[in-house]
Amino acid sequence: MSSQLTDRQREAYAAIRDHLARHGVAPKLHELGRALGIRSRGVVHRHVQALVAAGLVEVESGRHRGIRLLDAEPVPGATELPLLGRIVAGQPLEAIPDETSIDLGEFFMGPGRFVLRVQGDSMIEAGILDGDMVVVRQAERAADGDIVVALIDGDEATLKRLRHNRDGSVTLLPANRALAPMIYPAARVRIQGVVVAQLRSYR
Amino acid sequence: MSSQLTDRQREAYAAIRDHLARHGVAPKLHELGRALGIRSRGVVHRHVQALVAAGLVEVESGRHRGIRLLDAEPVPGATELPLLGRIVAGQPLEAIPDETSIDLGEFFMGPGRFVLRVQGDSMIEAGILDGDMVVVRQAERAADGDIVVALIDGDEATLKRLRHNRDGSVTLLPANRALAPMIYPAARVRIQGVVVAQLRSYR
DNA sequence: TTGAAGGTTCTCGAAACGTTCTCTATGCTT
DNA sequence: AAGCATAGAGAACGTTTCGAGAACCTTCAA
Repeated sequence: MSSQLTDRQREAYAAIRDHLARHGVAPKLHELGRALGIRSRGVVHRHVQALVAAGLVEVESGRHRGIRLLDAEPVPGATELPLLGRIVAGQPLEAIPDETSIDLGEFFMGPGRFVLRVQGDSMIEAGILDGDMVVVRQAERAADGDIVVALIDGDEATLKRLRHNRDGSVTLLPANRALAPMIYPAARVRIQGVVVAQLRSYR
Repeated sequence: MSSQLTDRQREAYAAIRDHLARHGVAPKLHELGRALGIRSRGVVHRHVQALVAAGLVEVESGRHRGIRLLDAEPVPGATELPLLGRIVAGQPLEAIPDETSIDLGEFFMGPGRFVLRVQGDSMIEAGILDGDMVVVRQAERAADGDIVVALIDGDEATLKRLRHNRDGSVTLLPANRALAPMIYPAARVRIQGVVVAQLRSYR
């Protein structure tokens, strides 16, 4: 029953959720059109009707701001979520002009990547907390400032920020004032991968 | 009926799966061409037709993004990354058996969810930094301790930790020692959603 | 109640897309 | 060399998708 949406229809759906989250009420067709760069209410109406047909949305016909969201289960394989904008303390939501959705696949997926659950507080000041997950791209080399998974003497793996020193040694910097940086000759440190993303669930 | 695929056709098939995994929708011929380094849509079309003949793929003729996979599993594992439960001392990471995997879809997707980009440091002590993204589930109520998107007086959206007070008012707590908690009568605060996840990209 | 604003239903046209075709190039086999 | 298979470029054509705008009807608020 869920027919496939076109690109524009998906953008319209995201814009509706955008408006609802931002203002607490459904948008008028004209407002929706402005968010999408459409001048004609008729065109917007057509897109909304497509969402109704897809079962994503309900419309109280004729009513002003009559669009209501229906709980739709996510399509398996879909990795896009609507991106609403910036949220700033004490200020209204700021729209991001370009993007209307974020693609989680683009964000996280890639060859040679894996996920690691972080134990401990050694990177807490970098916003990586105990229990968080990090996405690691396998690599043997990394640039200064990268957060890496490093193997020390072949038997101790840690998550630290990397810095190369002039004398060939490397420094592994924890992001925690309670812990001291560690300096090793390059031969003792083997880089396993570079952290490319971090994620946390509050459930 | 399964004729042998050429290298290029195999690449096209892989690119279709890749696009599906990354974006959740099939590619347009032009997008597929760009992924393969082909400028001509006609050539891409010919490759797709070869996949149809091989029984790997189905095309809804004429429709935009009309390519569909004819696989048992719809994009199996496309949103999954291997999860290495912990950093194991004494073993190189690639030697660790792939026990589990994390599915980004299950992790993040769900009805009524959207993403906000966070600006500012008001939640920094909760591990939510400037530039991070948060996944928000739309809701009108939230429990004490939840991080919520709250609309104050109908036009200021902020990200704060929520606490209900005995007198019916609510406190919005920043996670930053430099900022003071804010107390509002319940009528002035409207909860837009609850933060269910957080994510960050290191590029 | 009444005017303005919002929703609905059209037609028209343009742009984007899929499809089909020809022409060309390259490499392999015979 | 000739024949064949594979592949890319690009043009031409029909369809889908999308936008503009007009006309009409309904809802809402002063």
